[in-house]
Amino acid sequence: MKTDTVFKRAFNDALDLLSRLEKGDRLPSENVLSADLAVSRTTVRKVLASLASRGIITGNGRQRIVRSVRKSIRRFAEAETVPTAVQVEKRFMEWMLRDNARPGTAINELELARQFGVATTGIREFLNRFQRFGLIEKRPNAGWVFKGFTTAFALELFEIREMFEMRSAMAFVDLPEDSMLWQQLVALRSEHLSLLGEIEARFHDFSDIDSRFHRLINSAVPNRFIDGFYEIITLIFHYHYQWNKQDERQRNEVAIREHLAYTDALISRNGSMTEVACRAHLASAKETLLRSTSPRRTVPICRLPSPRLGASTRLFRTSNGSSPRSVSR
Amino acid sequence: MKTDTVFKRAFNDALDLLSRLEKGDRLPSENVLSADLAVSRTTVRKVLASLASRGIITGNGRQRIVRSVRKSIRRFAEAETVPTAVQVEKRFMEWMLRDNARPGTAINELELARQFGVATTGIREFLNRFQRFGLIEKRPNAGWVFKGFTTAFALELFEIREMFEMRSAMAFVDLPEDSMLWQQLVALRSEHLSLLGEIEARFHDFSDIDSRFHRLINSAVPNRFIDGFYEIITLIFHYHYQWNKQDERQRNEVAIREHLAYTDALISRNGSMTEVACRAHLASAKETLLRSTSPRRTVPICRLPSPRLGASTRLFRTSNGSSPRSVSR
DNA sequence: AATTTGTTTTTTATGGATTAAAAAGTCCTA
DNA sequence: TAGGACTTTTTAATCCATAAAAAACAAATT
Repeated sequence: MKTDTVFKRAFNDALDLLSRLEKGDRLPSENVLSADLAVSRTTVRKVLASLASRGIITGNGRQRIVRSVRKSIRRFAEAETVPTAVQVEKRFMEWMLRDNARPGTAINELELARQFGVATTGIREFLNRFQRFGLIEKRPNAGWVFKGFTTAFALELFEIREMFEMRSAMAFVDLPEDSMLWQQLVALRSEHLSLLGEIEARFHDFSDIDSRFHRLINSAVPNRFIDGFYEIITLIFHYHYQWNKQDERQRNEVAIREHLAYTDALISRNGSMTEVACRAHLASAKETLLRSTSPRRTVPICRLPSPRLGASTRLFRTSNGSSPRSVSR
Repeated sequence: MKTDTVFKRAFNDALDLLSRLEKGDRLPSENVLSADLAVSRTTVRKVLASLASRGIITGNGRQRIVRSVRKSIRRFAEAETVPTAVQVEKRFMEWMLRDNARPGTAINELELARQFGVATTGIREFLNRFQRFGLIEKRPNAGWVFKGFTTAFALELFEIREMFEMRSAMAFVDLPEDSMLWQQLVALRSEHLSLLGEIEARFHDFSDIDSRFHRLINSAVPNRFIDGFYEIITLIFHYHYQWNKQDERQRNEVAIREHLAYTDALISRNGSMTEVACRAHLASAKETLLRSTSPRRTVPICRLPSPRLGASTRLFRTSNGSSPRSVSR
């Protein structure tokens, strides 16, 4: 059955919203609430009904008013507001990065489903989406294999990243003077500075600013495939930062300074300086990632020879792209 | 319930295999058959049982022999040997490319399922995998939208393609003399020549040789992300070639000649010549694709404001990457 | 001992049902 | 009479069941 995480999150958000009103205030209309909570009116009504039944609001129709504000209201637990799909992502990334799963490990849908407490459908859906990240591989009729968070993975990732980032940085430098992006870059620059000022306390805020910074650069000339690739980067780094605590403060501080140098080069419209700063930053990011990848070689799993593919089955191609065994026809 | 397309294809293949034996010959062992047919022994046994029940083979255990070879045996229809997932791909590509679906069209899972005669699960699985091709977009809790096979799509596709192909071509030129790839290139070159010789009759064989050619170039320095991108190219071109019959023979002939020039430049180890030939080929491929894209603007669908995303929900990000509305917390 | 066949256990593919959320349609009141 | 509230319809998220396929295990044969 569909979970009601949307409702629960909306309910919690509604409590936050109410806490800014006074007792006796009229509630905003359902449409306004729908926009504010970013859910459909149907869900708003469910939230309102729920609030009413708990005595937090009274009246109905246009006459809904806040009855109690300060009453200690039980919110839904954070965990209940997370959709299954997001939970699966999180648990899987944990399994992979934190538990350091071995390259070559077979991924069992049913087992993961039990382990994560969700139906197999949820696992399948995740794996299908996650496939493009290049870390797992499907063998038709025979499950999935974890290819490993390996050195090779990191190197391949950074080869592309460098191509994309360099292309975008060069385009950024050539942006017209009146482009909005320059302002955004300046704004982001000060965010970097303030983060640097409180680096001791806030160093784990870097992951987010990092992602926004690189996305900004890439938005100089939007390209859906580059955006897609950045989703991979962002995901990997998000979780990687989260579990690789070694030297975290220091690493992040270095990265912030690199961002600043890179930013300044961009702002000075200096192509070659930008190139240098960009490469320097990417090189150190690569270093960091490489330090936590596993060079271990995969334990090959004995399976069927690569099955033959129909002419139109590109989506199901096995990664090696080997042509099917000749079986006549 | 799982379909038995694997069995049916294996059965048909087994018939081909048997046709090469004489009446009275002993059958190969189950293990050998399993390898030849590229299915598990379980399926081999099912095929053998089926062959036996039709009187095509007799005996059992190690004593299985061919009983009749020439008897006109009913094969399973080609359609029955295609797994659901592949059918869905095909039907969807048809809908999109051949029927010229409008940008902005909402994609309804249930409707597609009915239309394609499959369960919704199959549609969902396809859409999730297909998402990375940049042609559809998911709106959580509110279905999918077709973004359109537009000019913008083709331009973005080719921007990346050019970067990747150029990188690979340059690496190819620098390949050591004793690399196997040189031989493969030469072999592929003669395939091109023979195709050119019979161009009138075989011009639709180009799609396949095209894909193999570019994959070969890219294999100079393998990179899983480039491979993944080439799956997109291959899929798009596969279906595009299939339905865009305009000038097909001529277009393909031109492309073959471009491939040959490109190949010769590579073989001569001449970097700058390679670059010219490569760019020329890509430019004309781009031209071709652009001619069949739709410049029409999308009909926007009114939906909820972009829903708020949890911190860890990169996989579910909406394409614009816009930050969630501020709703406090 | 290495293969081959026979048997049992796991696991995937796929249809189908159920329920929450969203969307659409209808009615009402300021 | 238009914006808001109430109701109905549609659609997506999720679980579950089952046949097919794969894998693992066991026994038998060369």
